[in-house]
Amino acid sequence: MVSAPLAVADAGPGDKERLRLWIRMLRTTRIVEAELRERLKREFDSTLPRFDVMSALYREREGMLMSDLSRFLLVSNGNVTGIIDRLVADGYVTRTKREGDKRTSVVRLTPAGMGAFKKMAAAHESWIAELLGGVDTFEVHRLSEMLHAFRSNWEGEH
Amino acid sequence: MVSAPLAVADAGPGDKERLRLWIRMLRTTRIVEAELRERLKREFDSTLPRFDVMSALYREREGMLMSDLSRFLLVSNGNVTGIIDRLVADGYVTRTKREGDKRTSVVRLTPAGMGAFKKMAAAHESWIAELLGGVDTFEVHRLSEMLHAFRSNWEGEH
DNA sequence: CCTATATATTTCAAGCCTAAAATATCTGGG
DNA sequence: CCCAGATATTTTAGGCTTGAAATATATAGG
Repeated sequence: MVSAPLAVADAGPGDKERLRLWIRMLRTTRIVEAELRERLKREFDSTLPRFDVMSALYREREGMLMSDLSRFLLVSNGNVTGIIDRLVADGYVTRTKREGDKRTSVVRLTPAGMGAFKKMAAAHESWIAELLGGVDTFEVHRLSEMLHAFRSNWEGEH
Repeated sequence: MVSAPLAVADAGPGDKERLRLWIRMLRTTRIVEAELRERLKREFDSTLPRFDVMSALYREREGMLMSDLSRFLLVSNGNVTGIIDRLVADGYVTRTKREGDKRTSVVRLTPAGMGAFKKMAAAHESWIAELLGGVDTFEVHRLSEMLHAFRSNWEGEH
């Protein structure tokens, strides 16, 4: 789902260029994402959202609240509920009610979840290395810093 | 849905950097996409997928086949069917059976669809100008060229 | 103590998305 | 002409996604 700048009214110089940049960024991430999704499905019978959740839980060994997860992953609460439901059903994750605050529950990776994640993470990293292999190492740094600056700037304002 | 490089086995130098770049790219596009989605919903009661489809049809005034659309937008056939169904129900798009090949139908924007799209496209371009306004004009060019090169390279191999 | 408001989570309806199966039609050899 | 394989599209099952409503619990002010 991505096209290119169109012949519509233009308000400022550089607007068209920014639009072009945005479209290219979107297209690039979609191409890479599609490839990752397909490989995760084929080789691990998993999905990108599951991978992202497991990745967050892997770094927070002590567990996270549902709201921590949705905030960190930039997705809605309701969304996380469904993904965790399925991970629990697969035995990769546990939900533990807390003494003290009965509204919340702590979500943690099980040993099986850890094992499954480690295998996927290794493959994932090598896939990215392969898929972005065409980008020069120097450029990788540069691009990375630019995106980091953009995001810091964004988050500073929101 | 995005995290950061993790402490897992590393195969080559630069792998971690490429992983970091990927994560940042994903996070950036998601932040911008979420903002666009929200604004399209709020101001035009529409969605990004609908916008993308209308955008493709706007540039192809004579219409497109369903398969053209799904190829161009990088989404599955079945997906396009549903989106077009809803656009037809809203009177923004028509499906015309073709003499000669009864399997295919040509999808076109109606005058109402054109009008609605032009309004959205103008707003969309200004939103992008605003959201990516923090990126220096020189950098915009540079980044855009890099992504273009990446994609050409990718498509050359696939 | 009680209640209004805030917080954490789940549920819900609707739309998006994919891969695979089902339909329908077309085309080229026999 | 016939039919096997190719092509175009829709349907289906299952998962992802959101925003809003529903539940449940917590907390602070009166």
